Amino acid sequence: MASTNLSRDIGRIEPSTMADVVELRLREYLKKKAFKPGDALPKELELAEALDVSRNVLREALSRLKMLGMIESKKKRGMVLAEPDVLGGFERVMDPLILDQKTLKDLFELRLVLEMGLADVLFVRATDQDLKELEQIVNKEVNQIQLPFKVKYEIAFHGKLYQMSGNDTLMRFQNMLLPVFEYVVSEEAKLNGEAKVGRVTHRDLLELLKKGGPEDFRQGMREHLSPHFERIK
Amino acid sequence: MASTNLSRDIGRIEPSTMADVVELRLREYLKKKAFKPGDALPKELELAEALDVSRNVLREALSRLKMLGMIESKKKRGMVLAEPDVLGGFERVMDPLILDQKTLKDLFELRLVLEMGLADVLFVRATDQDLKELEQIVNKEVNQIQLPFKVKYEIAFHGKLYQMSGNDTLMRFQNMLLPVFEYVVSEEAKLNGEAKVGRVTHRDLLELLKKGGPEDFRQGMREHLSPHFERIK
DNA sequence: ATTTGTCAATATGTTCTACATAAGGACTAT
DNA sequence: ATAGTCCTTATGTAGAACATATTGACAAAT
Repeated sequence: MASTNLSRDIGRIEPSTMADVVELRLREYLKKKAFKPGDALPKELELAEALDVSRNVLREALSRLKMLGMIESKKKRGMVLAEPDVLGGFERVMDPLILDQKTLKDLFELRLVLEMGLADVLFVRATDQDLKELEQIVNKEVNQIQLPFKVKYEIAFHGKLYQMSGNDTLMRFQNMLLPVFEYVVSEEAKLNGEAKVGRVTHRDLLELLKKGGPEDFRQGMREHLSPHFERIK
Repeated sequence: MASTNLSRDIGRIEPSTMADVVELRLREYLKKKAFKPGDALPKELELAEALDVSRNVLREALSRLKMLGMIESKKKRGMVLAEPDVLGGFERVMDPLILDQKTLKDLFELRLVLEMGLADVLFVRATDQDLKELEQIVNKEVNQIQLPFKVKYEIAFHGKLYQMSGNDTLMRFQNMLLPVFEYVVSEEAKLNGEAKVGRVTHRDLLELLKKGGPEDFRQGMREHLSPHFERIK
């Protein structure tokens, strides 16, 4: 019947609590005043009074900003603006079981995109030591037939690549994406059978990294990931 | 003097508030009980009692989860687990002025990685309509000499690429990265003078997208971004 | 003179009570 | 069946009170 789509047509009213408003206003305030990390904030009571809300509501909003690492507070010293952790909010929410299918699919793809884009940074940053360590991973990997071990070295190899990028944010990011990636792969496996393995192995990628150029590596990676790319079509 | 490093050597004690603990425990609780979106949570008073904290502290923790979109609450109905917005936490924190230099640099690189990795997804998803729209952007772009307009079309072109990926999460993500990207570029420009333009233009990229393959497009994009890649060395 | 102890002041952390408000349920009247 | 009324209830908000850690000033001890 038509009523099913009514709420979509007319648009729901979602009441925003005072904590929501205060959180927003605080962030605007911090931006407008161009606060920098280390700067002191007004006292709770002053803020509460200025916003005309109870200290309780204010603290709920402050608690949110504290979670994101935007502000820190100490007993008598008051509150100061801090350098937030960009990925902190991400981390807390990255649970395959509570994210919707579309988002999971998007994140799966996102990781593929990252892998494919990694080449140029790698060739800029990789040290001889890095390559040695990567080789050790590849050497240990051979002869592993049981699935759990294969997965373990799969993670180790690709994780090492991200570490070699020298980009901590990127490395953490991909680490957070891992559970999603594994989840999607395992779910797909239930439907379409075991994932095939790409023709290009980890050892091949290592060789490309040592002797080839970014172009070759990208092409190798594309081939290595081809079973996954098959899925997104 | 030695005392400067003392706090690093011995490690600071950072007191965690009850709200921190409760937030963590709530998230563990939700995972352990395998709550799915839509499931109802216990009442505030029950949770507070079970955790042996005041309703106030509990609400501070709940307020955090509400901010992330993990839970929703209505007046009498109680609270239910919701599907969080993966990028919500990210969005709130993405301010070039409060992030530290290393993180800004990491995020700058991250966007380069995304651009380079985009090719294969694009070739899977791009429709004729998309290509037409991209062409319109390129056509409008010519003859723009003033900087603000050039920047505008730069954003429009690359933004359209992300939109063509059909990956909403990816598109939103790159949109959030934009301020950081612009900030880093403008800061660098102050030091090292105006950024040079890559030899491959947007029109070239469009042609590659229409008539070439992923390989060609990646190579073109690499060339297009080469001024930026120069910076990260 | 530098360190250590004491004490008052203060801003955040925590609790408790009370009330406001919206939503659900049951029941009735039209 | 629909709409109106009333009660119940879980969240939303407010305010007061106390706990606790930290600061700063000053005195005491080495």
